[in-house]
Amino acid sequence: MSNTHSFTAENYLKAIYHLSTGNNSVVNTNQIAEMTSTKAASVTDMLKKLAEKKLINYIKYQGVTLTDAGKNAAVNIVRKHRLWEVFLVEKLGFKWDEVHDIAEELEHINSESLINRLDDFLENPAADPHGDPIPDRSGTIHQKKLIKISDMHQNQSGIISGVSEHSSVFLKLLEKMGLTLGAKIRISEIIEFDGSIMLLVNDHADKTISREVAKNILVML
Amino acid sequence: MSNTHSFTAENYLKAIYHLSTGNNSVVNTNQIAEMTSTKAASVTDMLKKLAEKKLINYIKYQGVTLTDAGKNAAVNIVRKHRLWEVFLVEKLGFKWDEVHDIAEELEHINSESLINRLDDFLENPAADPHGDPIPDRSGTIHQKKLIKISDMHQNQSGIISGVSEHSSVFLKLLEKMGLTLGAKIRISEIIEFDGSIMLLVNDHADKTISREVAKNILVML
DNA sequence: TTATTTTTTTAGATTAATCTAAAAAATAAA
DNA sequence: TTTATTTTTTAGATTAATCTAAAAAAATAA
Repeated sequence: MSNTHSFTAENYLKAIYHLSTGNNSVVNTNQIAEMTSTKAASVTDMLKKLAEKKLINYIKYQGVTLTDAGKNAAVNIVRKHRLWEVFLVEKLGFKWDEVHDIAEELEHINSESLINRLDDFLENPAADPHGDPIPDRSGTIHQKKLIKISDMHQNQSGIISGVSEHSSVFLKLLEKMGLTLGAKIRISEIIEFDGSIMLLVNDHADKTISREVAKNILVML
Repeated sequence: MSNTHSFTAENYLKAIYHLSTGNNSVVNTNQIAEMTSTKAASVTDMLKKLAEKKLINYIKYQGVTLTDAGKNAAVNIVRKHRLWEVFLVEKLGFKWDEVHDIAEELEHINSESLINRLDDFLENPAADPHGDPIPDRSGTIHQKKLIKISDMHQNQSGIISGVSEHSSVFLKLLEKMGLTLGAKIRISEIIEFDGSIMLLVNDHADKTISREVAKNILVML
């Protein structure tokens, strides 16, 4: 269980993990370079090292997948990241758009007892401030079924429970419109012209959001 | 104010800071090598870089002192270390002998708002779990006057308020003997033979400690 | 004050992570 | 199925932090 991976290797594993969602289980060099803000040549070098450590399955020119060990390591980093985000928002009073970069640093602190105690201190939260599920200490992720607002139909209602875009500009916009986690919404109209959506937020007056915004808000029905 | 110093440079600054206590304001290469667990040659290399960045005053063969900028950086790391230690003990329930290594990692997280919010969350503690003073956000250290038990005389009493040895074995020993921060002690006898000391702890039965132990416990009269 | 010892620095390598530019492989287009 | 394009890898450098061994300076002892 000893986490002897470097800060840097951890970032690559995390990138591979986030890129291998659902259908796309195999990840390419360029995607990783993009996500880690490095160049393809640097990625190739690191892939060799990660393969050496049996954290990824790597075949030249064919892309990579995580091994069980690699997936464990990645999930553990995600767990740490999300728990720290909860801490920053719930205990220190940061806004949900301010915590990503700090959690990005905190996620590399290596202490299993620290993170498990933090988990308990926060009362074992199920999700981070953006609604993303927090893996439990065994690495299991309990993901609730959420749908995009853009996939809802007229008169359907639900509770905002997540976002799929984490940029500060986007989160601040949602904040301003009252579209925060826990808000109850109901689709009042879908505009035919451009697909923008009118909705009631917490039974208050209609607000209109673009299709682009609607695609990035996740709702529990 | 931007903390763009590497993890490693920060550790050297911290080492120099801790070595330049009171009388010994000039610090030597070998002392730094010892404290950072590196070799003298590595220290020399780093000293050149720190001098380049105006964080230390360095003259070949003569040792180093911190510049104001270097001292600020060092004090800031100490502030972060001690605040995190308070967090670990007060909020997460760690013992005072368990927090050093974790704080050693946490102290390198760079976010001024994080540390100031943490400070407030902890209600601006004056000292860490070992009694060491926590620099305030301006960098000022309010150090209480403390004396070693080994410097006390018979019948004198005081409150244990700090330790000058932070090893786990030592702290566990104190824990076991009830010699923890806040305990009230009274010197009942100083044994002539070997200088060991008998004392009352919180008005309970006499305990005896060696001179060596007594030298490392600090008391407020 | 000269000789010896200790401390510090320099010289030259090593390792990890990165880069650019060029070569090789895979994919897409004609 | 050739040709062109894109993706990926290799080759060769660079930077930061470290090391060992040897040289230089400073401190200590004879």
